[in-house]
Amino acid sequence: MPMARPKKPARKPAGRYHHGDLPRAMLQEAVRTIQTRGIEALTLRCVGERLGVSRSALYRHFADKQALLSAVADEGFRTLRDELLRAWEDAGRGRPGFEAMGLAYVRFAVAHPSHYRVMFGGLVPTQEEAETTADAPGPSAFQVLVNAIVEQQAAGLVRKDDPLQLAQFIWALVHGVAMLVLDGALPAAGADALVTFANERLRAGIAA
Amino acid sequence: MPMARPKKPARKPAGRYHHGDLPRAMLQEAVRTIQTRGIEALTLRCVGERLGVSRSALYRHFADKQALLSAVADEGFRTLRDELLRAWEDAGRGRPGFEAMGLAYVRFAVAHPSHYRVMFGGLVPTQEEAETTADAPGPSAFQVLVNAIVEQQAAGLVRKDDPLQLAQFIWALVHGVAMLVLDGALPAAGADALVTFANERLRAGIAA
DNA sequence: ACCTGAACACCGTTCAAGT
DNA sequence: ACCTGAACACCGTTCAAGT
Repeated sequence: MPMARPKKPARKPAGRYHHGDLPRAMLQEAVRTIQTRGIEALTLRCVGERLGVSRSALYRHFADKQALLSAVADEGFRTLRDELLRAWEDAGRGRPGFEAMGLAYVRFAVAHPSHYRVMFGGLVPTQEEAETTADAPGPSAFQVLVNAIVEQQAAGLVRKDDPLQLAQFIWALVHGVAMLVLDGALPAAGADALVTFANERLRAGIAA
Repeated sequence: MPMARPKKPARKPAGRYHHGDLPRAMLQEAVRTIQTRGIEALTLRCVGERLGVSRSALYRHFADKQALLSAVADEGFRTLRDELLRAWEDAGRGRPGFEAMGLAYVRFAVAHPSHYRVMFGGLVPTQEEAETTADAPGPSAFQVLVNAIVEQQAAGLVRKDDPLQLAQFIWALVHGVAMLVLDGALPAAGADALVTFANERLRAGIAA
């Protein structure tokens, strides 16, 4: 029996223990589960099983289920910010850009209903530290809106109220539309029509 | 041993078994728990314990936890409708009445945050039967808003768009404001200020 | 008709112990 | 440093059995 091929490499058992990046894998699996089977279906046990890892192992990377949900919410806010920004710029900023932003917002919520609910469902405690978190994913997405407003004010397109209050007002509007659609309060097919209507009335309300 | 006083009444053991109205008691206890300790704290076991009844007994009156939550949501919609209607009438209808309605809506949400979340958090499947449910608590609250809009249109206060679409637009706005406050996106103290601002801009957007 | 007691399958979380 | 196995306390739900 010459040269028995060793079953395990001498130094490390196949690159760490099980995964190259377990935290990242956990986050992806959580998002996937939420998207395909809803929030109720997300259990740590199931995540561990799918990843071929003991469930206790997960606690090495996230303090608890809350922390994992927080990460899911953050990921959602980053994606949302990116899509808002792209819609705004692709439509050439200004008034058409702003309308595209509103539509993109609602479409994000409709495309990822459960993910959106994790972001706003009260499951994750928002605003832990009120300071120094201006670059956190949530505030960052909000900032895109504020910037668009300020720019339109400078261009004489929007009345010169406090940009922050204007942004809160508008965020509330699109958020409300998104939630009504998610709750089935109006047929999902009517969502775009409502956004169009809302864009008209909103413009009439905030024009300079 | 003459005339031994019977320990139990001959006919019925102290008025039914344990409660005069267990379903009602369950609903009240559920609302109370949600209001004081949050949604997470609501468990059927705990409800049964507080009511001095076995937990299996609860299933005689509500099919499952979902059904109890549905009842909680309905109760919330009825209360909300009543408060909207009262605000509208107490403020003398018309424009001041409408503004009072908006304020009352947001204040209801702020006063009962967890209850409000049960109504809109996606925990209870809305719009089961799309028909014949116009008198269900949810649609009924919505109808108060629609009526107020139609009345203002007739009085020449609001532009004559489709009242339903106008109502959806406005509901989305107040709902969004409420959610932002509940999520702590803006300080609860600033809620009234935002509502005032929103009322102004909204009026500018929908005036006839 | 209404309720109890015990059981089942499932959670999140912890902790000693392994490599 | 990272992971496992077994355990703990807690759920919702069911069901035979009691009155």
